[in-house]
Amino acid sequence: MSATTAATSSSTRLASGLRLVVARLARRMRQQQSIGSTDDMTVARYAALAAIERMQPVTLGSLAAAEHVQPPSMTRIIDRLEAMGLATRTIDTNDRRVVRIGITPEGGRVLAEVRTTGDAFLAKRIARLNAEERALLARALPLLERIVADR
Amino acid sequence: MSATTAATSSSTRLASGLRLVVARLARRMRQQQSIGSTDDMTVARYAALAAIERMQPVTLGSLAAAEHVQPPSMTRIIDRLEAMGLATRTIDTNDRRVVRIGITPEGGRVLAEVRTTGDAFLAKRIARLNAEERALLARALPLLERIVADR
DNA sequence: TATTGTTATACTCTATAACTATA
DNA sequence: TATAGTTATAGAGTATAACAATA
Repeated sequence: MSATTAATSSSTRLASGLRLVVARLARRMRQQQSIGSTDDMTVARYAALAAIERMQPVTLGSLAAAEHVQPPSMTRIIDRLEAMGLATRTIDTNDRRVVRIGITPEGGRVLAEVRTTGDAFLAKRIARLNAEERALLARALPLLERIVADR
Repeated sequence: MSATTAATSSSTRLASGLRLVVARLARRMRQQQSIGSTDDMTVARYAALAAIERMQPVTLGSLAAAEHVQPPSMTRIIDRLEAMGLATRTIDTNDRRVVRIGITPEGGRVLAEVRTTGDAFLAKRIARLNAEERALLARALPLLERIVADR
């Protein structure tokens, strides 16, 4: 078996297992509903808010592209984050079609709180692993990030 | 810092990273829509079909419990799998309230095909990792399964 | 005309509540 | 009465299509 064939075979097996576990994890996370202490903070909104903090001041379009959702979907997410007082819309002075999205101090506070408080479900389950297993998971996380990354 | 505190701190950091990457992975997987060559084979249906193969002949109720969805949701999933010719409903002869779910030969074939063909998105991305990284991912997968497991 | 974002609308997935059939 | 599953209905999330405002 060539190296390429072996890589393909182990990749498909891994993909199969990963798909199942990710689907279940995502479903469980969604069922936890509001993450952190803030009500209405869903996974999608948390992910968008984290992206805003990282990319601000960012246009709605590039935020949608970064999060792989369509612009109308991001409009909805921002509507809610804005209503919650966590994000801001500002019309670009150079090009008045463009909306710049920013994070409010409250948004930053909520983000930090969610990060430290963590998701009860995930953090509790992870805490049950031993130190070695957590270290392994910490090393695997960047790999997952590369798998989901663009390009 | 006590061992417990260290475990908690690393767990919350890990949970935070894991949540973001799982949310993105799940969204990308959902966008791929039909996995494998079969149309309408969504992630939820694939997960249910895999569970049926593992547990058959299984009642609708225990299947719902195993997949952490409510019975009405599982009813819908089975409706579709049955219409696709991949799963069967059989009324239990001992207790006519109970429905036993089974997998058809076609269902088994589709499952095997999805497993070997794999999800184009995931398998292709995983194939880009080197052998060492794939080995690491393979070791991390059971940890994720334990995190999402019951109890 | 082309581009950015929003509004209108629809679909999928899942939930809760009410119901039917059976025990 | 209690239980297994289904039907009715609703809500969240996201998509496509059509539109408005601006370049």
